[in-house]
Amino acid sequence: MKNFSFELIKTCAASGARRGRVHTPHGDIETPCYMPVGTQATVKAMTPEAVKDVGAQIILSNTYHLHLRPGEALVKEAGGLHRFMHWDRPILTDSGGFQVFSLAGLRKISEEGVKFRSHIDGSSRFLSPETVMQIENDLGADIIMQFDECSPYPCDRTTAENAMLRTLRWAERCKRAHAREDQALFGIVQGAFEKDLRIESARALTDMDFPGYSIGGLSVGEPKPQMYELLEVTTPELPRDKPRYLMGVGTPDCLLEGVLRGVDMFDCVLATRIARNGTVFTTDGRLVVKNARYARDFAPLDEECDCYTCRNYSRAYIRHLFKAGEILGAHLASVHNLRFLLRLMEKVRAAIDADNLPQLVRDFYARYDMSRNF
RNA sequence: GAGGGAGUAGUUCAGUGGUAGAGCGCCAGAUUGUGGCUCUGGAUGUCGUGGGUUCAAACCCCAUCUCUCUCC
Repeated sequence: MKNFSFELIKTCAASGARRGRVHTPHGDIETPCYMPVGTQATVKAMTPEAVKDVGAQIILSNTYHLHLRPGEALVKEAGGLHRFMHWDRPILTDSGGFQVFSLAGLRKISEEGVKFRSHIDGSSRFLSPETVMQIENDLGADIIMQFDECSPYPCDRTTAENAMLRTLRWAERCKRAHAREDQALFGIVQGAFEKDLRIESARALTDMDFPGYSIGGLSVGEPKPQMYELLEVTTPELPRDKPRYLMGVGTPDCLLEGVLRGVDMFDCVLATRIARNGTVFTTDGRLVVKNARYARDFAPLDEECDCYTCRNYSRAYIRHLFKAGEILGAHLASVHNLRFLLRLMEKVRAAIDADNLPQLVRDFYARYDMSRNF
């Protein structure tokens, strides 16, 4: 592994939360961090400049989607994903394990890999640990995910155990097939909702010595307390000197709860997805800005926010843009939502530095309306 | 002035005697490793007005008002 390492800077004396720094070929990432998602080599409705402006240190993209369109060969020909999409900071690519689970039709999972139908044209496709590694190597992200098998919720124990064990075997195969020294390959913890399986998975992956560890298969419909309990038994099993990435989690409260339980990295489509549909995060909770009640509300989305949108536009104007179907509405709301989460993480890092993360969490819950949360 | 056409939801219109409909708009909900300018649901009405025929009228008859087209 070249140019990749994790530096554990300190742990919060009041909570045990971790403050760290990930070094990658395209720069450093202060953790805990939230990573905006750019599935198809673009953070939807955002230019890379705007993504930088809201404070993103790293973005996520997706093997499954880029493999189907435009194809990794084209991205490689363009000079790799960074050049192709004009983003010079770190990139993480997901492996496609989750997409095969959530998007593809008629999937058939075998030990060799997964046969599925493309959601774009219905064509028959096959992904294996080896093909996924080749694709991710061609895309050229700084951090890449192993190919894994994600279990559904709910999930019976046998199914959960088989998926977890298969994910371990696929982790070995990914490791063997991974050909680039300048890309950090993360293993993925599975085990569904069985604590002992999660622990077994974390220990086995740790023995394989990955540069970082992802926690997958959560936030797929289970109650939040259950997710938190599973995190509590998982993170203690992972090595302290490697980053932990909780995949797909990104409501404001879940980010805080994840950090409290030792998570360093998060990604989530929620912020940009709800933004495109007229909903934003605010200090006081969720706000559906397209609702009629904001037609004559000339205040910013969030009085506390320092983003470009809140500095220059009103709720009434943004509502108008949504009602009129204007693209700018999606952009302005996305700018705000991304800034909201990224700024929350800036506050989290500062709080850990000051050993008072629990106070930040209390202050958050004191204002944030959880009754209308996700 | 003469002749024709049209008046039904916010809007454009469908509905030829039997429980008033559609598209759009409007209102609301959903959204966690992104098939999402998407998806799901909801509310809409003196059927221009007044009379008549009929068991029953948006629909048939009479009158009237409004809009519109053509001609003088």
